[in-house]
Amino acid sequence: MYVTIPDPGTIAAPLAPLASSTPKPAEARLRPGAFLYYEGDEVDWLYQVTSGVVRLTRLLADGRRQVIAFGYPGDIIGFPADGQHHTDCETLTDARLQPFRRAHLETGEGDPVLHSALLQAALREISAMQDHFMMLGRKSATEKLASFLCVLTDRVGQDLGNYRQVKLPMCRSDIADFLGLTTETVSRTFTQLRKSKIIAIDQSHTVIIQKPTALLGLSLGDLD
Amino acid sequence: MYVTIPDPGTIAAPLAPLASSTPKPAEARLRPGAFLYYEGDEVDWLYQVTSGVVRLTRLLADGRRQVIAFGYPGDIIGFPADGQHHTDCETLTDARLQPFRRAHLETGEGDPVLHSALLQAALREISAMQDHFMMLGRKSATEKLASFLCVLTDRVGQDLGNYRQVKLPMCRSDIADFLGLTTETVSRTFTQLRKSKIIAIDQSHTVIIQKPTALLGLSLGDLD
DNA sequence: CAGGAATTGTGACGTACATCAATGTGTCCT
DNA sequence: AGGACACATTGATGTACGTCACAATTCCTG
Repeated sequence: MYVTIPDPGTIAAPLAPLASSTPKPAEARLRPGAFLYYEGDEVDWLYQVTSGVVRLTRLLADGRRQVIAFGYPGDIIGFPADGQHHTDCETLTDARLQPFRRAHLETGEGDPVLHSALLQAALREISAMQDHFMMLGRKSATEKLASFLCVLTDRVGQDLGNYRQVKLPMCRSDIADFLGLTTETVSRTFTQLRKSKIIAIDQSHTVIIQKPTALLGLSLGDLD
Repeated sequence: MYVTIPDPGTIAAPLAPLASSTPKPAEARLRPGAFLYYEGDEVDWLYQVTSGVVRLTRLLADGRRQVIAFGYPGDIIGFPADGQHHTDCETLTDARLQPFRRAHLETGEGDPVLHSALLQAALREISAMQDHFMMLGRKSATEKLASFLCVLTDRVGQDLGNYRQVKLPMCRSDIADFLGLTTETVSRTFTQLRKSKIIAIDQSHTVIIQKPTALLGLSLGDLD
């Protein structure tokens, strides 16, 4: 999950498990805070998140951290480069993950449908990351957070009569490290959105979108 | 070409043309300033840059621009997502490009070696983009520019006795839009590096690295 | 339900980078 | 060669966001 301008074609894509004629290995079930893999690990499996949320991070020597992506149901995670993982992957909630052998991506291994689905997921990932570049490089704190909330709501939000609601399983510093901000700035930007009645917040981790149009406007750069 | 911490395995990879048993379409030759494709165009071909440099950009509605990557010899550009290009591609110099049919990536089309080479290029692209996230989100102007110069020098620099030298075919605003800065900041950071004798600049577009170790240190965050 | 730790929010203040405005420098063109 | 045009540099000033310090919630555990 990257923060991109909402695009019905990809963002709201149905979360059907990848088509495959191959018998699947058993789904993995993980508790919150479990690590699925670490940066530098050999890649043996890719995973499709089937439920829950995971977090992909990369660290700098001095401790600075970048959250690369959040993995939501439907997302494929664990693409190898030179055979290795290049991020850490930790679960934020209870999660279930469907593993796929790396060979299905790299050699096809007798299942062209699965091979093609994994390849397409990799290509969509490249495009989504390009959107995220624009965000990290060129957007203000308000635009970043508004974009984040819009995309998340489109993907996993629930309708609430006039309003929409979205649960945030990640903490403020995860959001900050994803958007290239500090927790303080994320917090302040949340209260700013709250004070202008665009959102309401329930117990820090539930956001009610009271003015979806205004929020979308902010995400696109309509003067704050 | 993304700005990453130099990694001998990938950065300095040999620029041999992709192995293929398939007869190749003729190489394309382009003059500086030519557009290879635009965002939204249907993808029919991928390209390997064989000489010259190209620039991939994405635009925001209000004109803000992000340079996604520079394409140097050896790089594969034009990966599709949902069949479309998601950046503009313009040449910065005279350039030659080897086209490969999109089907070679997506279906294999009878050339598994080429298919696999294109797939591996896509996977390395994902990893390189993750590095670039760290840079856009978490590095200072000095760290960004130092990283940029280090990576460029490692890939396409030439030895000059004790020093190393690198030619920059892109203008300051291209560098700025790649690093998420303004041209003024890029310019100021260049002169700061120049005044501390870490680099020297010849006619704006040639950089001589006088203290490679110091530059590498700055790129990694050793206090400026 | 109480107490304490972790997370989140707020305030005061500093600064890195943006912005706005000239000025310099190289390049092209007749 | 000379003028002009784009690009790069420099300077003065502004501001969005970071930093540091602490207060308020939330959440966790017994």
